[in-house]
Amino acid sequence: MKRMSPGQRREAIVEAALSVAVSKGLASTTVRDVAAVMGTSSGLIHHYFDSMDDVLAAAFERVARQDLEASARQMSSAASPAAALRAFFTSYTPADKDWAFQLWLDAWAEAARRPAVGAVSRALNLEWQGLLEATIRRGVADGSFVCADPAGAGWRILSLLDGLALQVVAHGTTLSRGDVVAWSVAAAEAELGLAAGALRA
Amino acid sequence: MKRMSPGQRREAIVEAALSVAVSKGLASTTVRDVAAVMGTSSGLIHHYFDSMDDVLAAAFERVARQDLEASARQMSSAASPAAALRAFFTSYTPADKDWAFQLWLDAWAEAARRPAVGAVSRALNLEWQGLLEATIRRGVADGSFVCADPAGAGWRILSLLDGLALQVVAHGTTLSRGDVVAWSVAAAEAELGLAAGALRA
DNA sequence: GCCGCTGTTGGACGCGTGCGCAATATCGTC
DNA sequence: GACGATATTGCGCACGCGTCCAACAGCGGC
Repeated sequence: MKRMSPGQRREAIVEAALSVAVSKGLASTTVRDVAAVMGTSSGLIHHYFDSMDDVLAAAFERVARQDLEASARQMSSAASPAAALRAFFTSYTPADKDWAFQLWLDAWAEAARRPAVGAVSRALNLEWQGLLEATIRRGVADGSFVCADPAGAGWRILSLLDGLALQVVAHGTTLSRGDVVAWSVAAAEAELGLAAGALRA
Repeated sequence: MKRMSPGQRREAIVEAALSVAVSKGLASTTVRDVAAVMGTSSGLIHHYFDSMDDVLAAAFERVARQDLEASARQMSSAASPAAALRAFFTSYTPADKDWAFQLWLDAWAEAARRPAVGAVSRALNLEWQGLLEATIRRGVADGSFVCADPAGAGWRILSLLDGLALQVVAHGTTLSRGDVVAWSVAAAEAELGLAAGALRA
């Protein structure tokens, strides 16, 4: 295949790995699959990455970080902490993004056995919680929220959302998509001393 | 190896598969691994199971159903709905059972790609929710709980617990084990109109 | 004590796996 | 237009995979 600059090629590998991971799952994405998508040899991948673990970690980080940053951007341009939270819920649960959440399921399961994937997954979860915590602190500071434990509240809101979304993505229709958002929003309102409906989109 | 009755052998296969799954993960448990643990040939496994998917599903169901039934038993022998919930929280989060929860992570991730595993995981999650819902309904009926939506409350309590436990098991120390239980208990108290501390063990 | 049933063997089959390395092709530079 | 650097190839290595099946062995019933 065409010769590329190291930067471009690395990017191409990550992108190809991602497309395979989305359709076959993180765990069963192979060097040969990735090479086939790029139309190159498999040896090339090892020229840029030490191991498959690193490739998978980079691929997962790419989607996950993109989503995180998209949410962070929308939240930071919101007029108030409450508006930022509304933006958070909207951007965290798009119906057409189940494949991205399935990648999270894969990453959580693999975290124990693939060090690089585990490190990325852990770091990104911490950043999501940090995003919520910072927003809550801002709301407490300007008097719009009442919350004694912003850090814990961040974890609770994020984890409830993850736990509910997990049911939708892994098991299909045990829960409705609408319930997931509505229940998480309601939990957030309760956490922050807001009136019911205050965070509804 | 010694000849066994079909029932015994099936049981032995499931048990062996489980021991492998615990140490290597559900997804990378292989026919040969299982046979090696039993000290038999690998062909034997296909004499009893149509596919590896079925073996893994049976192995996962074994632990998961055992835990479910242990909890159900303790909850049903509790003196009151509140005591039943206390029993639930105690039995759901034993510190020495991370390996069982890791199996849940594996199952959720594999659910999309291994039909038999997916079916078991879905069914068992529904049963856990059902257990909580039934307990809540009992509490509402005898006046000890106030809850307008027992089914939803069951899902929310279960999912918060799963989402928080996930962080502990997949990522090590992002959260403390104590927080997971304490926060879930507090959420349940709020759901059911109880005073803070009413469900604490 | 023999026989038939069936639990069990052990390996063949066709693939797929991550990884590594010598050889080659293609680039930017002079 | 030649040269050196390096991106890329193509394949080998040593395994591991699920599945299948003809042959064997040990048990219960006669």
